[in-house]
Formats: sequence, structure tokens, C-alpha cells
Amino acid sequence: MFIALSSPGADLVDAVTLDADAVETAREQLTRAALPAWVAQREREAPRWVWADTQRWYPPLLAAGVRVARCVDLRMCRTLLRNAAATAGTPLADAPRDAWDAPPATAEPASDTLFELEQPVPDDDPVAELRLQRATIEASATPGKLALLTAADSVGALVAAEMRFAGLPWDRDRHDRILTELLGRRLPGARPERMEALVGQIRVALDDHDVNPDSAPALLKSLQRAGLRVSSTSRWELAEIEHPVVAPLTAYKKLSRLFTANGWSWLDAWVRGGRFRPVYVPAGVVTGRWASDGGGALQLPKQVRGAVVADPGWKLVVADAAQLEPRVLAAMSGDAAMARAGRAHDLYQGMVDTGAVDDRNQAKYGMLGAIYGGTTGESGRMRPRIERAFPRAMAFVEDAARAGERGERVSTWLGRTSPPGGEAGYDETRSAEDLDRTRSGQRAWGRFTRNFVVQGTAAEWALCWMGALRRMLWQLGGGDDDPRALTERPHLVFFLHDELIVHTPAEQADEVADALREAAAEAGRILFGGAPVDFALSVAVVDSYADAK
DNA sequence: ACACCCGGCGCC
DNA sequence: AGGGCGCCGGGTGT
Repeated sequence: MFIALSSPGADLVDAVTLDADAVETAREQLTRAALPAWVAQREREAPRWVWADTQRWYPPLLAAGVRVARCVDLRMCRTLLRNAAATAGTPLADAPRDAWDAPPATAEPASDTLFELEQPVPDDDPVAELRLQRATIEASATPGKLALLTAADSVGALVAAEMRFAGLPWDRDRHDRILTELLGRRLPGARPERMEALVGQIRVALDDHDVNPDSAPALLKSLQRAGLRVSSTSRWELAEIEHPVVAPLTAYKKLSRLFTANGWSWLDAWVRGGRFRPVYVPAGVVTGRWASDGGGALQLPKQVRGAVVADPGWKLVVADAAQLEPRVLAAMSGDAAMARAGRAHDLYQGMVDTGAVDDRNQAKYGMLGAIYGGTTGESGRMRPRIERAFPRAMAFVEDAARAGERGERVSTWLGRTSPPGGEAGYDETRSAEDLDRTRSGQRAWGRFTRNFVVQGTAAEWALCWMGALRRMLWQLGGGDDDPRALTERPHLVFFLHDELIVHTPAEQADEVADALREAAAEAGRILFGGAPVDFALSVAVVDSYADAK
């Protein structure tokens, strides 16, 4: 058996066996089994699909014409529950590691036998695993929060597959024009025109007629030979130097980045039929953030966002959570003063208005320093003032940092727990040098755990936002299970940590904008109940992504 | 030939 | 002495 269906009230209502090679017939089988009932059921009562890997099963189902309302991604949830501090002493905590703990299968069925054995096989009953996970959640220290977190991660997995199915609208011609404008004409067998010209200038300025600026070691030697006192070729170090090579080299680096990461070959590899379909990896980051694997969706540079263009008669609704992490910190720590600053649409401006700091820049760097553990520059200078103005928020992140320094694990609001790691004690080796290294390692781990609780909880807020919005869009699109709704009615096309893009028929754009705001408010309520923290959004209805903000 | 690491830089 | 990522080309190791 590969897939089971469950509903909260009735435990398992039905079970469907899907042969891996017969997914094309899925719609027929599933319609017979359960689908008509779903359409009538309220969302609350809707059954969940229960499977090992959303990324394994959902794409072929979408292709076969099945849209799934809710699911449990067993492998994702197994990892989460296995690592969570709150599941100490539960059935899962004592269970030996098995196939469900293995990383998800990717792409093709593996030819490697060992690899194949690590994947759950039909004998690994998803129903049994589901029961184990439910028992684990119920026996945990925080059942409500873990139930929410597993649901949130799972809905994220559905959205990731749906966004890849729909694709981000991408205009090849506009992308090509952006590239040509910035990089110059494409030259066969060489860099684009403008980049070649810059290489020429760099070589003249360094009096080195064949230096390759793409080779950091060679470039560094050449820079030093020309008398520049630099220890690397990085832009921030070059910025301190006055020399004729700095301007063309800085310009070259900028263009080179665009050319190699998002140039014509990227376009050929990742854009088909007017859609960019990146590979998302939900919960791929330790903090619970999504990662990507191919396409670089989460690093889409601003330079090329002009190529993201709505279809004729359609709009993009671009929504961005304003200063999400500080707001999340305010809610977690119960810092009333910070919540008050967040009453303003711009929390940083709110900090200025309440007199905590003098200007927006101080607010921004002060806050980021508090969250990342910065000690130098503006963030270090602002530290005492932030501490005075927002003592509870500051104490909260300080506690997380101290715990990390002591080698303890920390957890997000919903209970995702940081990995063990940290810096172990310093046994027999206790030279002064070792001691320094150990302390600096402990401080680094403290910065990680400090950031973990905030970044991870912000990721949880974003998942709740996305899940709520998805449900609203489902309603807006007519509420049936037809996957054409994922391309022909308002649908999610992009997610970037604290930002969502919906592609929608123009006449529904305002409704979608309202839904985005409602969903943000709902996410705040679901996570933090009555905490008086606003989660402000910037929402823009645009034709091109570049026009947002 | 391939696998991996690194510097540098894009995003949040 | 600022957290988390992915991608590229170059470089090194096997």
C-alpha cells in the first residue's frame, strides 16, 4: 500500500492502493474510492491523504488530474517529530531508526540497491506509521503545537508541488532584453560584449594582459602584483581601495554573476512554455524554511524580476510581510513595546516614533543585530538602546543564545528543535589557543540558536499564511478538486520566505489581495492567539514582479 | 573523468 | 568574530 486516506473524526475512512506504474489511472480509481465525498465535505472534515513523500506522489497525481485538499507527509513529519524536544519519552522517541527516517527518494527510482532499501517499501504501512506519529504527538509535551506544525509542513509540501505544476509566468523576450541591455550582445565562444570590454579594462589597469577575473587566486595575485593591499578579491574589500581597476572589476563581478546564474543558459534550462518551474524543497533548511534544489528560485535576483509577467488579462498579486522577523519576535517574547512599534505599517518607523531610536536605519540595524547576534558596527552601537526599549524581546533572544553556548538545543514556537552540534567541552586539549577556538565556536553556535528560534518561527508563520491563503483561493476558485483551478483560476505561483505571489484573472485581483491580508491575520491568530501583534503586509497588484515594492 | 571544496555573491 | 540558504566557475584530489 502506498497511500491511505484519513479524517480527524473517523480515523481511517478509506484506503487506496496505488501501483507506482499506474498513476495514469489514479483519477479513475480515486474517484471510485472517495473523491465525490470530498467535494461535499467542509474543509474541517476533509480527509487527508497520507503518504511517505508528497514530492513522490503529488506531481503525477496533478498530471493525472487530481488535486489534493490536505495531506500528511509522513517522512517530513517523522523527521520533525524525531528531532523535536517535545517528543521526549514518546513512542517514537524510543523506536529504532527505520526506513521512515531515511531521506526522501528523489527523481528516478534508484539503480543502487542500497539506496533502494533505504526507501519505505510497500510493507512499510503508512497507516501504521500514521498511528505511531499520532500517538507520539498526543503523548508529547505540546500536542496542539506539534499537530499544527505537522499540518503546516505538510500543506507546504502540497503548495510546493502545486507551484511547480503551475509555474511562475516568465517572459523569455523580456528576460532576453534585460540580459542584452546589461551584458551586451552575446558573442559565440566568448563572454558577452560588455563583459569582454570590462575584462580588457581590468587587464590594462592591472598591466596583466591575460589575467582571468573568474579565477579568484589568479586575480588576487594580479591585484597584489599591481600593488593593491588586499587579502581577497571580494567586493567589500575592493571598495576600500582607490585604483583604476576597482570600477571595471566591480562592474564585471556584477555582470558575471547575472550572466552565470541567471543568464541565457539558465533561461534555456529552467523556462519552458512561458513558465519557470523550480524545484522547491519544503522544510529543506534546519530552521524549517524552504530550500530549493535547482533553478535557484529562492535567490531570484531583482535584476531579472522584470521577466516575471502576468498573462494577458491576468495580474500578479505580490504580497510581502513587512519586517516579519521582528514581529514574530515581539509575539514570541510578549514584548508589548515592540508590539506597539509594530502597530505602524513600518515597524522600524514605529521604533523611531516611540523614541527608541533616532532614525529608521538605526532601528533596522539594531533589530537585525538583535536577531542575528551582531556586535559590531551600527548593530553593536544600537544594542544598549534596543535592550532598554525592548527588554523582553532582547532577553528572549539572549536566552536562546546562552542555551546554544551551553550546548543545549532550542525550539521554535511550534516546537521544531535545533540540531545537536554546538561546541563540545574541551577535554584534554586546553592550550590557550584551543580555549579561544572553543569559546569562539560556542559563541558562533549561540548566534545560530539565537537566530534559529526567530527564523524558524517566522517560517512557521509563513506556512500558516500560505496554508490559509491556499484554502481561500480554493474557495475563490470554485472549491472543487479540478486541478485546472491551479492554472485557470487564482493560484499561487511563488513563495520567498516572507513573500507570496498569486497569478489571477485581473477581475479577481482585489479579492485575492483581500484574501492575502485575511490569511496573514489568520496566521497570527493561529500561532499566537490573542497576542496584540500586527502582521502588516505590503500588497501590490501588478503586471510584472519588478513593479512590486 | 568525476567528486568535492572554496571564494564570491544572489536572496531572505 | 551577523543567522539561513544555492549557484557558479575555478581549483584540487582521486
